[in-house]
Amino acid sequence: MTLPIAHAPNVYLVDDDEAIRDSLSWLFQSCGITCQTYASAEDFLSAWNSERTGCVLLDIRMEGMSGPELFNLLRERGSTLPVIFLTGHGDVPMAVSALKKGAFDFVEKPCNDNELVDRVIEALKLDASQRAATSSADSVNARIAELTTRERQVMELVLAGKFNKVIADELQISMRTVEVHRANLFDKMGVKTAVELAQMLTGRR
Amino acid sequence: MTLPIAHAPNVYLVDDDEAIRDSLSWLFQSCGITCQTYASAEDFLSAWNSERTGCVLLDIRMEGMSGPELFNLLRERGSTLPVIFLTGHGDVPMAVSALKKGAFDFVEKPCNDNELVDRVIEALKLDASQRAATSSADSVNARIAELTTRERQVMELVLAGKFNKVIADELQISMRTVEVHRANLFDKMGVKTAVELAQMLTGRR
DNA sequence: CGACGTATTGGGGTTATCCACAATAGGGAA
DNA sequence: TTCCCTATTGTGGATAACCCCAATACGTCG
Repeated sequence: MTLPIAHAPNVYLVDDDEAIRDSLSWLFQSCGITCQTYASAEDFLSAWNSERTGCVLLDIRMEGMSGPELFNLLRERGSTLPVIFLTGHGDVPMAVSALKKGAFDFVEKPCNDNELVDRVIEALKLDASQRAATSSADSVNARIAELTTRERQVMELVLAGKFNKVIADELQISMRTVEVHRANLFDKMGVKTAVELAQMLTGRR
Repeated sequence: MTLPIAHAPNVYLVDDDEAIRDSLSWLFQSCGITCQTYASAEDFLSAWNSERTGCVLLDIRMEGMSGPELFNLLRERGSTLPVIFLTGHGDVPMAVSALKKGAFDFVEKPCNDNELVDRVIEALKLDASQRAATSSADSVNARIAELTTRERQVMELVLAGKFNKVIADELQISMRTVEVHRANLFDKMGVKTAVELAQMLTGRR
């Protein structure tokens, strides 16, 4: 078992069958994909934290916590890590339920090595793009968090397309004060115009 | 078979088994859901047009065109109609493939009536919300289409947060002309401020 | 040819925005 | 208590945006 590489894309293989762990682990390593293996859902959970990037290959039926249970737990904890289910004895409702809950794929063992690697690569790509999206969203949220209450209030009204005069009126403060808050929040948000602010915030919120 | 109701949400049931058509048709009608039945994919296709709202219940294995083939064809033709696959002899790869291609659900026959109705209701809701989203996007696109070339050019630069002076410079026209185009395009787009325009267009384009 | 739409520009005035300089006041941390 | 952050307001000027009135030029469609 390879040592985890921090912040590097990895495949986390969770399966209680040692033969599977060994053979798939070898498969991924031989493709240049770092792979960590876990013999149980509990083992994976104790090693997991939200910083881990990559994707999960998850057996359905295991001693202790099952694959779907682990999957649900990860989603409850806010993880968006792509999960590919692996199963030797899956049925249609199980597959449908997994995919509808957001699993990335559902593969029956034994499976074609090349296809599995392809699916893993797709999953790694998805994780990378999701993380890029979240991190840009996070930086925006961090900036919003730095605003004072007044600045946030002014921002809302600016985004509503209102004039400083109207904003001053609604907040019961002078126009000059609105101008100051406006300038400060533009500064903190890293924009120079209201249009940039709108583009930065439209969609979220 | 009930006559199609134009622009009303309907269930389109495509199955070559008359007994299924009759029983499910009765089920939906009794729940107040309009249902049209088709004995083949070809029958459905000849009746289908992109105006039809609702969802499709689609058998997998049929004489002639199969369910998945019809599904692919609909997607190719730009339909986003939610499709629920119905099958008596489905396997896991088939279910996985269907869902990953965007099927709404994949249900094995015989199925629980209440669950099926629930799934259909969810699908109808999805269709309605998708249509609402598309129609608002369409109206925006229609407005953009009404703009003259110059107006579109000016709009781009306004959305880039540039001053009229800079826009005039880049387009090699006078500031006054930019102001005119700007006012006209705001008018055509139905907005009063650049912020509203940005919110209307951010995300698309 | 004349009407219409589009693109262009100018004058001149009002309103809004942006900013620099300057100041008062209350709450919390050192 | 002093320092810092936040909120507040004022004066005054530079810049940008918004609008009314008015006009020229080009191409298309009856």
